[in-house]
Amino acid sequence: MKVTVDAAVFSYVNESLNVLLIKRKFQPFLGKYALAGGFVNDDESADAAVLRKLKEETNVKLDYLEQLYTFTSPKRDPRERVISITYYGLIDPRKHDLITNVHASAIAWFSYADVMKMDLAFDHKEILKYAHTRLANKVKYEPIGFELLPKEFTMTDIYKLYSVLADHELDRRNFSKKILKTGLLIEGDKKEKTVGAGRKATLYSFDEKKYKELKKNGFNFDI
Amino acid sequence: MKVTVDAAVFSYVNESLNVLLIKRKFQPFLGKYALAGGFVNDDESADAAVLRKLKEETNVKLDYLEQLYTFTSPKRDPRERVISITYYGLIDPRKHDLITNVHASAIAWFSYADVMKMDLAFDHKEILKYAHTRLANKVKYEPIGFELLPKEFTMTDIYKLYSVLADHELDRRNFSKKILKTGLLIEGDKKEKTVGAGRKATLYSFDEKKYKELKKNGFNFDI
DNA sequence: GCAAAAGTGTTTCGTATACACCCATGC
DNA sequence: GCATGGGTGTATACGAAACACTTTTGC
Repeated sequence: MKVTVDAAVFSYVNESLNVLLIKRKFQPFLGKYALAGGFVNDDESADAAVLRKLKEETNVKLDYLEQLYTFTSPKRDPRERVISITYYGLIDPRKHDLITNVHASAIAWFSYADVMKMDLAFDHKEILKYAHTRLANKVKYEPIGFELLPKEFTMTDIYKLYSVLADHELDRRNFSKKILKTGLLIEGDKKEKTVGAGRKATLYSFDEKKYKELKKNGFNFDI
Repeated sequence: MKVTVDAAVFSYVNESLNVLLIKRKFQPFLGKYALAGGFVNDDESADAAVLRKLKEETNVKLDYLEQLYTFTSPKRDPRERVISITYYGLIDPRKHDLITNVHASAIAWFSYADVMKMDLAFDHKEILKYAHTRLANKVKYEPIGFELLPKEFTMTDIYKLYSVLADHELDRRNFSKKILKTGLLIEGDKKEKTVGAGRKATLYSFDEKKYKELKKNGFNFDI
């Protein structure tokens, strides 16, 4: 039986949640966009296969990777029986050199909202929706949202990210209180250079070390 | 690549959470206990494969089945590369004819606590722990605990089940208030025949129909 | 000075928790 | 009548949610 991995890779830029898609160069679904992925080699785990394929296809190195679900419907690939172990990944594109090679034309970031109006290859739209649901739920109880942001971010950055993921506007004051109360945000003393008008925002970073310590003692992140 | 399914099947009888295990008749791990499972056929989904194998091996029909995680470490099977799509299932053994056939000697229910002290074949103990964690979390926000109980059950039954799954004693009064407030328990007017002394308990059943209705409108079960 | 964004406090309400006594039944 | 298990109410504390004005900055 053939075994593939497919990954829904998310990034977040300019208040937009984006998804990495690859235009297919072969049948079936030639010309359609699909998630990144490919066959699992005999001597590698599925996790390793995802990372390898992403490196090969897009030069992307993920900041977070999590297995989602394994899709096994016998007819999901029209050619032959292929099961897919699916993943979702998070990346801050500012941290990495993205696709600058020959593949470039075939690779693109689309906003998640736009992709929902497109037709994707195979059952990849279903996978993507599943990934989005998992991500939106998980940011509430694991601090993975920070992987989508630069190391230093403003309260407005993280607030807007959470609003986008929740798909409705949260209360700015309550959100700020709640996330500061975790004690996991390190306040930078510098302020951001503003672009237009407006007061300069405090820069925060996520205290990974403290989080790991607290988690050992049963602490639960909860926003 | 070979693809198997493995299922951690739970039941709950006499205040004990039990797991269905099968004694292996072949190498490797001959004589050790393992989860139910087997290879996926070319024309069936993984879900269908789990149900088929359980029927073949144990004559068990599950009341609930959910995919857990896919284990893909290249060395998890000492013979050759085998990935396992794992599941957990719930069953009320009172509703079904259990194993009465020739396989019987090889099949047994063990209490989960006891199994944790045993050695299982392959990585099945890891899978079982993973399943138990998922189950214990999920009963809090999906009404799947009822699948482990007979159609009609007492408040004490469900209270004790939740205490066992949470691995610590809950408050009886608060639990009762909370679960009744969902409005999803139908009160039967009959009372249970008591075994020893003590007041007769009210019998409840879970209102599946009402739950499905409410869920459509965004209701969330939450205990 | 005004538009734009950041920062902050209080009140209200509902839910979670803690806790103890009475009721029905079998023996 | 006593041991066993079932059933129930109240007070407190905490967290969630609702809500608006002041500060800093660029232009």
